[in-house]
Amino acid sequence: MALDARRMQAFFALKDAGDLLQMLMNDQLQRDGGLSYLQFSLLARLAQAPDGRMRMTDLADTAVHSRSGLSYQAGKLEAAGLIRRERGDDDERSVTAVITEDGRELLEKVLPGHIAVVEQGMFEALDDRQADALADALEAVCERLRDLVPSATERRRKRA
Amino acid sequence: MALDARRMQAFFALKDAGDLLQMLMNDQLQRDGGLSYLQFSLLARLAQAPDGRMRMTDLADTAVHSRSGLSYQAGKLEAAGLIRRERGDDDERSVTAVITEDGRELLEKVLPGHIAVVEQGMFEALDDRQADALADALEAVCERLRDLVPSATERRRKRA
DNA sequence: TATTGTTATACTCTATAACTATA
DNA sequence: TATAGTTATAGAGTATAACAATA
Repeated sequence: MALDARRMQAFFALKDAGDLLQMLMNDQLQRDGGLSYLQFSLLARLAQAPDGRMRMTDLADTAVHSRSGLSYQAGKLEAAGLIRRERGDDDERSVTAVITEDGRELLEKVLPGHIAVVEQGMFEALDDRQADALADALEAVCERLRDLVPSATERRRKRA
Repeated sequence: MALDARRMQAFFALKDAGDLLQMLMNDQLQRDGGLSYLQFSLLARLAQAPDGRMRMTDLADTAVHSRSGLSYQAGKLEAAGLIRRERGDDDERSVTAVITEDGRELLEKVLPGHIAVVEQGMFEALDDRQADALADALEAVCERLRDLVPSATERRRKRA
């Protein structure tokens, strides 16, 4: 097979794997906690941040495509009592999203099933050496892509 | 780092890489040919099938989540003259989607830019050995996931 | 009675731009 | 004047279920 064709196939495998995993996750997360995958990933990002807090803009830049999309999702998470929003101390314009105790509890509740899906769907097909290689390569790719893809903030600036 | 944490990170890298690549693709495909990524992938799947033809059900099972979703997209592609739909010969219920000459031309037109995005976003970050390992691992994962995730047809049967 | 494909309906999500408030 | 965040609007896409036609 030509090199290009093999690489294109790897790309399609990456896309398909991500999409198929998301379908499994959506089912599992909905069943175990009434969460969409996007909502789960927002909660997970907050939970691992220092003190469970992040500025809305920073959260939008790492997680979601537009700020309005984040406001929409944050509204749903806040209505469900899983996060709350606080005005920033230093900069009165900014808003900080904070995961609540309920949010952490729900995350704990859905996490085992989530990990099981990742294990079964992604890693049972690989031996340890392959799994390591996959993790290394994906992280390198991801880092490169983050430099390449303009953040929500940069996109907004460009429009203006 | 615990094994679980490292694996979860690999999973998030997979999801993020796929999402970031899709953002780049959507821009490029829209610019070069007015196509969404989903429409492009449907055309690409048809183009590589024998005679450029595939039954709607088979196409739905490999590409898209629900049959109605495929009908919707096929309607747009047909209106743009990129595919046409024919009644099946053997089974009068079935419909076969066929890529048109215009469809193949458009695919040729957007493909160089598409390959360039994959090269720059995905493979420039990797050496040849890493790229091979990534391709192998992703294909193993993908194959496993295809067994695990119920197809559109199976989902429909389950509901009934 | 089961299956193929389409469609009607309702819903979720997204993005753009307009807006408010602060820097 | 620029930035942070929200919101109003409008559009794209999705899924479910109901449907018609064929097996």
